[in-house]
Amino acid sequence: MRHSDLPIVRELSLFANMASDNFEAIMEASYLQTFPAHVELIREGDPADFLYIVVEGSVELFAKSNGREATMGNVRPVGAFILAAVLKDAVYLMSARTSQRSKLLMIPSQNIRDAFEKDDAFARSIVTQLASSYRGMVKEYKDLKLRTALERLANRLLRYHRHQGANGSIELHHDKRKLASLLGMTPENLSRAFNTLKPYGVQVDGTKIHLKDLPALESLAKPNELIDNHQT
Amino acid sequence: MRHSDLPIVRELSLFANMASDNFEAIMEASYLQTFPAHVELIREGDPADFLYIVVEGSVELFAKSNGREATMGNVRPVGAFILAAVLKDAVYLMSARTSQRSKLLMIPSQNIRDAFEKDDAFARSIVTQLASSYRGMVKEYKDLKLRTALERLANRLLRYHRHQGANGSIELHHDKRKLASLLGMTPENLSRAFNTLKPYGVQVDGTKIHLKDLPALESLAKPNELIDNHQT
DNA sequence: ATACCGATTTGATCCAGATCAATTCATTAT
DNA sequence: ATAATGAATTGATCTGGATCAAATCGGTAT
Repeated sequence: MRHSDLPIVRELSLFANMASDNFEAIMEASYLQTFPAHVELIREGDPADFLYIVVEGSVELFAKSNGREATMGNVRPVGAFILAAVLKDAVYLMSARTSQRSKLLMIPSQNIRDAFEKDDAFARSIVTQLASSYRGMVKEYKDLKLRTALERLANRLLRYHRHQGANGSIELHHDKRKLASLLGMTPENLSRAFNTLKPYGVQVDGTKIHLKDLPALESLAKPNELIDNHQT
Repeated sequence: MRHSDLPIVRELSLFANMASDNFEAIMEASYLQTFPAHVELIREGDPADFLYIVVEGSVELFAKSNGREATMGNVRPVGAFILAAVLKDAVYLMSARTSQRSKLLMIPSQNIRDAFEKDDAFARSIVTQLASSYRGMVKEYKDLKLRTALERLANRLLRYHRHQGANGSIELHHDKRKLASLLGMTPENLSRAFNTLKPYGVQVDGTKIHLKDLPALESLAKPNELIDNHQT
């Protein structure tokens, strides 16, 4: 892969503590590719051949069962996805597709597993990453199980707001159809939920959202540190 | 702790590859305690002081938000819980209570983190354990997001059936109230769902359940390897 | 055996959110 | 600019599952 892209990957906490020669070896074996929007990258059930790192763009994780489909999450730079499947040498539990033109680093999973055996620092970094992913998934599960659709939307908006500088406006990184699926509701219902939030100072303008009355929105959302704080 | 209980803990995949002296040191610092039923062991939001191992009995994991409460899972011998919180030195995301009289091994989390730093084999075992836990949580999330309550019940029954020898009868290890919460439904609805499953050969007798027509139940449940198989 | 207490079931009703249908809006291609 | 296509919204209706209320069951303590 191109040398110019190494630093941004190297700074990923996953690789930060890896021995240099192991890191070089892994990068040597990897592919840096740019994909157009809406390309299916992996399909659930397939064996985990690569670990993916999103260097630029945005990737949607989703899953199907019976006829239904649900968005499971969203990966933005610089983030890895399907690490657990790679480590367990198992099949993917989720599918992935680009939601915009994206630059991805594909690392053959065998190389990851080799480095995991060889490099103690890497093995430990993986633990941290996995523990965070696990706790993130627990939070999503609690969100879905303990809240109504309206509460989920309100809290999601507050979360985006925090992550985007808390300056009163939010930019949605995906279309509303996908936001609805992410929140576990239909697009129609999301639209109505936005209307319900109007009296709480939520102004929607396409993919840009303004929060004019945070206290009101928060009193409705009742955010919970143990669900909404995805740092800890 | 008592020496006689060591082997069963030692055989846990988490500790199987740990260096002997590290294992001894950890066990030295740990407490083996028996708790009565319905005792709250940990509370979400509290700092993770101990890693818990269920040696005998059964522990329920649950979470609250606003006024609502949901069962998150169930830990039976020999299994560990809240490993991720311990490793990250963070607060618990879930509470835990005994659902019956239970013998638990409590390992101070600092000892776990020390061993993690010191013992490479242990660090790697933790990765495997965490990856499995993560994938288990993904499966629960898919189950909840992609299925109706009736489908969740049907598939849960089939899963228990498989785990209990697939001989046509199931023993529920918890009361129906808890099963309902685990499945994300109310007790009333669970009762009605069992009625709906009668034509599919599901006979309920208290905490014992008989499956008389597996093909019928399966055709309703449409089990999915990527949701219901919690081995892989 | 009897009284008691919680778990479970059953019945009636309600409501959040889904579905179906139609319209409007926004973006892209011509 | 105009047509075409898909996203988003709005309206009408339906339904899975929740809630509220009451009855029944089962195990425990007296």
